[in-house]
Amino acid sequence: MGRWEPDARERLVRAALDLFGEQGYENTAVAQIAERAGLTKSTFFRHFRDKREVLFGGQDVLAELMTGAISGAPAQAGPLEVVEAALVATAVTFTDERRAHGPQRLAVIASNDELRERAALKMVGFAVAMTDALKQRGVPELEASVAAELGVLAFNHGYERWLGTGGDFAEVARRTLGEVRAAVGRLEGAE
Amino acid sequence: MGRWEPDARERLVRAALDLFGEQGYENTAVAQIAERAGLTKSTFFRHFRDKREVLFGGQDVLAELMTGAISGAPAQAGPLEVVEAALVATAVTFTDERRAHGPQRLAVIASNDELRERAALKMVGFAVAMTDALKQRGVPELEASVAAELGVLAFNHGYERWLGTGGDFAEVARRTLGEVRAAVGRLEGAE
DNA sequence: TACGGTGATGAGACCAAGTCCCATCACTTA
DNA sequence: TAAGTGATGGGACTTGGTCTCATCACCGTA
Repeated sequence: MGRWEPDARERLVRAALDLFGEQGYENTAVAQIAERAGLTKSTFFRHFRDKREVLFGGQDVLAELMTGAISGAPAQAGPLEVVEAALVATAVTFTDERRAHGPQRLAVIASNDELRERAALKMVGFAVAMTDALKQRGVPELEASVAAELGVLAFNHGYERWLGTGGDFAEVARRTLGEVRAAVGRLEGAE
Repeated sequence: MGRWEPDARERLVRAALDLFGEQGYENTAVAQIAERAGLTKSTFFRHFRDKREVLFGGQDVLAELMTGAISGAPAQAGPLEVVEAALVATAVTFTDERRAHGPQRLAVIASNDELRERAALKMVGFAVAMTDALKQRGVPELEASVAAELGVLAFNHGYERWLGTGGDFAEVARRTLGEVRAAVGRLEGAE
């Protein structure tokens, strides 16, 4: 077995997630992950840039969905409406299967510095992508940064909420962004 | 030479910065940095957790200054006023010497993924620290997150501006945060 | 049926990051 | 002068990650 079995990438992800759960991230060698998936270290690094990335596959797709939605939004829409559209656009990737191993994935990430680091970089990537797409629409630099940052905040809170409650991510994201905006209003109104 | 010369840590930082500038981060081995500083690899790792950290020394101090300022702020101050105090409190670390090699440091970080990753983690660290300190004051979760995130944004923009213009960082930070708040107002007012 | 092409994999050498352990040295204090 | 302390040197070792080349399954075509 092994060679030419289909879905090598998925097998690697599952093996990694299992092993990280059983022994912890640091105590699991890439060779071991590959072995459990019926593959070798070489093949692992053909599918993932590094050991961390096995937990973050497909996040580039998210950034593309976001920027696509921002570029395609109606011209008269305000920055935060556009950001909302960006979050909603990512909903197609939030499948039941993804929700199933979401908590395990989050737990592993939280347990390790390298992984929190990678997660932070991904979020910065989202923020930069949205900022650029907003600037492309003519939104001034600072407004674009702020709107994008608020969007990432809502995305993160929304993701955690979605893991707990399930349902349609688009709905959850919309509601969460609304609450963030309300918080912003309370902040500026208070002084 | 080497052994028992003072300021081993500072020598390592300077050697690293120079070598990264000359040959790039990836092409510079830790052993080489240590050698130029008149030390060995072992000693390098005694002073820095890893190769990246040589560029981020002292950022823990910043987080402590921020949380200290937030805890010590007057009880009636609003969240964003408190955040302003946090940024102002970090000004003591922004010396001329730090400004001197700031651009070189930023250029190196921008050139490499690992380093951008570490920088992102540091910023998340600031945000978490400020969020927690705000919650400690009774600020609700979401308001705290938003205020902290805006503070980090202002900190970053302010830092870049300070590298360009010089002067007192406290002043720059105050002004930058003011502009961020104005941008927030324009965002929410527009729709 | 045979053949060559293609793409994914295996295998192993290799380098550098990071850990560990122990010896060594300079300096301090009794 | 001797013991103690803290920073350093040195080297073995594991693992992440790169690179190169051989190998195998499948596909199309003659």
